[in-house]
Amino acid sequence: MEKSEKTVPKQTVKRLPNYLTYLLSKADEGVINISAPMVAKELNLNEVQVRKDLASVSESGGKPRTGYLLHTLIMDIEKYLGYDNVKDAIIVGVGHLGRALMSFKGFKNHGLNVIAGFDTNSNLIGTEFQGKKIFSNDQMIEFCKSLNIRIGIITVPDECAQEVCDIMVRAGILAIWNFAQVHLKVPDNIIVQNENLTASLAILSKSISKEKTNL
Amino acid sequence: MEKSEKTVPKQTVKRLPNYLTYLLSKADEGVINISAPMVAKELNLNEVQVRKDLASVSESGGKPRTGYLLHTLIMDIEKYLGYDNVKDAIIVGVGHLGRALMSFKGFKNHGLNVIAGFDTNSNLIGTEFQGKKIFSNDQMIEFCKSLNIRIGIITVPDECAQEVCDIMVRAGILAIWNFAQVHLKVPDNIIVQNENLTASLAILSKSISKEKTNL
DNA sequence: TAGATTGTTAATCGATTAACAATC
DNA sequence: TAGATTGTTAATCGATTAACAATC
Repeated sequence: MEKSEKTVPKQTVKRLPNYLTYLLSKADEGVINISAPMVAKELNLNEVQVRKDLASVSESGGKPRTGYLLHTLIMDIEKYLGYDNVKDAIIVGVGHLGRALMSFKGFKNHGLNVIAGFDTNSNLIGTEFQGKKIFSNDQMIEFCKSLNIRIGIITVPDECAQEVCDIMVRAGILAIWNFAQVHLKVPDNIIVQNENLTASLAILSKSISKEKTNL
Repeated sequence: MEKSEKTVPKQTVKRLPNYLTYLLSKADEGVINISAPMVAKELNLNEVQVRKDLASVSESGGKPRTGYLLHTLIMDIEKYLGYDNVKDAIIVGVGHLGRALMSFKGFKNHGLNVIAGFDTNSNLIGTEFQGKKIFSNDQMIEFCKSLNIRIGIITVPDECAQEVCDIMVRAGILAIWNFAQVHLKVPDNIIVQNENLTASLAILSKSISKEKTNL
């Protein structure tokens, strides 16, 4: 086990993209230096938390009084998150959600390049969307193996998710971003990141009923 | 302050929809009783965690040896999350993502009823999608006030998100589900739930580079 | 210098996991 | 009865926040 990198808490990793988005917008404005308290104030976060988060990924660190060099900090975060080295991905399920993700330009800045879509609908197979070809699910294994694709995004209906997942595993996919509301069963070496819309909805729903209670 | 309800941890609230989805699938299979260890095993969670989570929302509790009555447990979770009382919502931004959410049938089971879409694109205004009318953003305030809408979903491009948010606040919206990668500024009484696609992506990206490191 | 900001150590808080008695 | 499961109390773990010395 290497001690090459201090362990950064998962919660910190989750906040880093927020910082990045904010810092990029500041860079657009021509800002040169940025301090943790400034970021904290703008994003409504605790000052110490931001200070620690930034310190954990910044290689050169900040300077008392002036803070961080914005440009360097941005590069450090991008490097830490692996956004500097864009990875190819496929999307399986070219419905509304799949298309939404295929059209999302922002992914490139986050190290993700969606290169193709897959679907079972024969009306879609062979067509293009957003300049990306749409293939049949049957072609997935060959496609992924030949291009060495490691990331798969699942945007199919819940009923088909496990089946698609199994094909992805056979195709050599190592990381799956799952938008279906299904607990996928995968071998130990496969990473599944569940995108949990219903969890957010639960929090929202709960906080509204709480509001009502406090009348 | 009422002591009517024990406080349930936020993390528990987030897991409840997962339990619910799983339990509903079990109900379909005709299962009558379900135990915490069974759920834990199936969803790859810690047994004690599930036991505590279920205990925190179940009104009648479970029985040693047999576990919970599936049907009752489902109703307890739905009641706790407020899913028994469906709330109307609007979606602003009828692009791919907005349409994906407008077509998502699952929301009704989670207490959410999307009744209309709003957009600035004059080609869309006046049309229908999934049986839901699409209005101009200018009509939002009148619409929401007259129908007493309390929930707004933002699926517009990042640049427009704050502007849309401001309109929603003026329209009397109390809870905002925000899919834009922007930190929205809102009055204290407004609840914002950010749907953070880039946070998930960061975790995914990080875990892949970690894999690579361990070669 | 004075003061804002950094980095780091210590204290607090919340959530997870372990341990165990009670029970059907 | 024996044993699986419950509910609950205690121990552990991880993340947030507070405190503070170092520094530009």
